[in-house]
Amino acid sequence: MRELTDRQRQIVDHAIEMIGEGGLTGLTMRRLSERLGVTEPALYRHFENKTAILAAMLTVLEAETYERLPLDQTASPEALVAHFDRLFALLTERPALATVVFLDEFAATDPELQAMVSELLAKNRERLATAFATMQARPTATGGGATAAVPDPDSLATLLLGGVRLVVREWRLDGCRWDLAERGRRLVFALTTTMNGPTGRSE
Amino acid sequence: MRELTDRQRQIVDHAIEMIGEGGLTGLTMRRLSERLGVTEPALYRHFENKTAILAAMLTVLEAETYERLPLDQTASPEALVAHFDRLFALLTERPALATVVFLDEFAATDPELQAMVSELLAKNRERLATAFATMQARPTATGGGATAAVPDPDSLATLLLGGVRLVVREWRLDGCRWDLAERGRRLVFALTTTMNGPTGRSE
Amino acid sequence: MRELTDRQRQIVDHAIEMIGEGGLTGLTMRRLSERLGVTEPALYRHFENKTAILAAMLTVLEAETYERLPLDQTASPEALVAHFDRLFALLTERPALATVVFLDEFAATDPELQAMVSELLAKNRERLATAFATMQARPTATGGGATAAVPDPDSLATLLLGGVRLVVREWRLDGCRWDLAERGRRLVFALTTTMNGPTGRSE
Amino acid sequence: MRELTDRQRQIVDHAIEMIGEGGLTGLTMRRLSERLGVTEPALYRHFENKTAILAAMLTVLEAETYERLPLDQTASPEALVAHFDRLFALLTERPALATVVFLDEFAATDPELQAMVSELLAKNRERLATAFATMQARPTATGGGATAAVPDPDSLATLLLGGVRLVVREWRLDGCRWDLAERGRRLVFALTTTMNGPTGRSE
DNA sequence: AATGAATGAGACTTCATTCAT
DNA sequence: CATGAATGAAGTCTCATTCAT
Repeated sequence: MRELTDRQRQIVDHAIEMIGEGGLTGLTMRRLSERLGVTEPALYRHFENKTAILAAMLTVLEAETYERLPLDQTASPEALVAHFDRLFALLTERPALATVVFLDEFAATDPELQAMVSELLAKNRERLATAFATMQARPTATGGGATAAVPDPDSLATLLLGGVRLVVREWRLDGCRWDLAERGRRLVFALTTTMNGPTGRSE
Repeated sequence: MRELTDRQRQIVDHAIEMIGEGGLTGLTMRRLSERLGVTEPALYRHFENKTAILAAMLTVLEAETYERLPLDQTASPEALVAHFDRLFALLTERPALATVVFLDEFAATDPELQAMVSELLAKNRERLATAFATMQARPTATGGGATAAVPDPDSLATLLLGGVRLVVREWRLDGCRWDLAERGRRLVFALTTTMNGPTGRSE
Repeated sequence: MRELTDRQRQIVDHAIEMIGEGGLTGLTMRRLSERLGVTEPALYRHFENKTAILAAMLTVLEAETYERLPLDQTASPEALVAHFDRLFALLTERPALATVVFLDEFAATDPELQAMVSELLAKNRERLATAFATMQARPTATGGGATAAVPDPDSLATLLLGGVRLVVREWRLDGCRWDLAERGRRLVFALTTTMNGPTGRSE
Repeated sequence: MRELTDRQRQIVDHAIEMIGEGGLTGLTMRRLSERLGVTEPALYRHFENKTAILAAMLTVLEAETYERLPLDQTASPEALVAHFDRLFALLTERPALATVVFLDEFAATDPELQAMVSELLAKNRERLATAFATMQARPTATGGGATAAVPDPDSLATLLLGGVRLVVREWRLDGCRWDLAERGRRLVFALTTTMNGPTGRSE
């Protein structure tokens, strides 16, 4: 099931939207079919399972969302900020996509998806960790020789990813009423700032 | 429903355990009653609702867990580390309590709980934020006068809390097979280190 | 689930009746509940599964039907005839019980029942085989010394049991319109007659 | 629908195989079409109904199986044994054909097939009965004049057919793990032996 | 304080079949 | 000759909840 048919794509899109609105619980085959204007059995022409739909959804979300948010070579604090700026803008524009931030909620429900989700989560964290490692390897402008207590990139990635997740979650809990982009930017800023040292920057 | 009766407390305890094992989906009135060795209607003698049980659970979790994890007076990096050390030890010993870290997942299911959960989440973050603010206010040894680009305490709290959540989540997804305490400590360390570390280095 | 409650017994009785009328396909939880004047979920208070109902049914059918049809010590041709006379009478009176003769049809549908059914079938055949063995061991009145080509009791049991099954089946296929007792008696007679030898008897 | 087209024949063949594997329940239009590498509607080009497929199947099975198993001229015990030897060999080689032995199980599901099945079953029994009658009519070597208690051929046929069915059924329930030919031969032997055996002995 | 029995709503899924193309 | 898309009916089962006792 590498390539989705048009109809499959349609189904997945609606599924994303519905989960965005009512959580995983809000996505039932009945409601999904109603939203598509067909009966339930029709869905089973296109996907074997509800699980298959969710799996396709994960794939799509990863491809669409995270591949539209490249995070590569540069690996500068500014690149990080820009990266998450794009993410926050995307979520603000299409809040249902916030689902992607909480992929892991699926795990509890469907063990078949657990592996997929774990892998996705790990992949994202590793991408970030790699970026941090690159940034640490490169000599900073203020570059002191003492590299003593350098924080491990993995932890930094976890902090940032976790922080972003939490902010997005609170934003959704509050009904998306406040400015995610602004709050998010402050968050990313906080981490990158501390990394380079507040005093190091302030001079 | 300020004070819980013994039976109510029993019910809530089992509910916590069950959610710890199978997520919110794993908690059904049927299974809960079976676990208690009674029939379902018996539960309705003690709680009006399933929602009421969850609400009581939130209260208990907050009181019990966070009162056992004080975070106040000192507000030093060491105090922070100690605080989270205690948390990780507690979770390792009784993994079901990890639920407390994901309280917010309830929100999607039951809108009645949404307010409670939002409040709890905010409260936790504020406690942390206050600690960070205190730490920043206190003149450091190296004490630079330039406080220009100091990261806001709220963001720091979000980063830390979010990072902790993410670590715990991965730990659970991996079946609690690795050493949460060690990994968690590195995480907390990463944040507190960066906060002070570069300052020391930049001279 | 050794002892059935009254309600369970009621359910099983109706289930037997329904299978008698429409075959295993004719037994659905919906129709069963309707016949009992309740809704479907009510059934699940009393049995965990549809399979559990069928399993209980097998137990009941074996207990009720075959223990009401003892086949023991005597083991004479006359006892055999009498035994099956009772069986045919029972089936004529309550045709739904004919189900018991075709227990094995369950096997294809539900693998969980396969063991039960195989065991039951084997048990019945062995009871018959034992009876035949006893009859062969006992010296016949005409008693020739030559025991050369004596047929094995197991095969005799299989022939009789199989023959009875087939007769009952045809009877049901024909809408129970002809006299099962008469036709059945001729069948049993045919086997017991041949066993002692047509000429041996005719003298 | 006297003559089947190639495609129809293909469909029927696969249907036989599928019923052989999973019983009548195992034969669905969906799975049948998948097996043939086409979609479901394609089947409806060739057969009006699922029932039509089953009907065609019955015809084919009768023609194919029973014309490969002639039972006529001689009508001696030896001919009987040979006949069933061929049957058991055929079933061992192609177990799916065992279906033919249980054609009657279809009746419950589809009333339209009931007549066909009844007829087939009766036909088989009559062929056997005729053989038995012929055998009885022919003067035996020992030829006693007393034909008084001679078992009726119809019952003998029912016993043999029923016994064979039962043996085959148990063989399938046991996963075709034991030697059907050997066990079957003993069965047929048991009936023919008793028929003539005691006669020889009684002198 | 608890039980036995039941319910309405709704979950996912399968089946034989049809229709336009 | 075949497909893609869909359907109505029905299947088993689960859930939170209620009511009389």
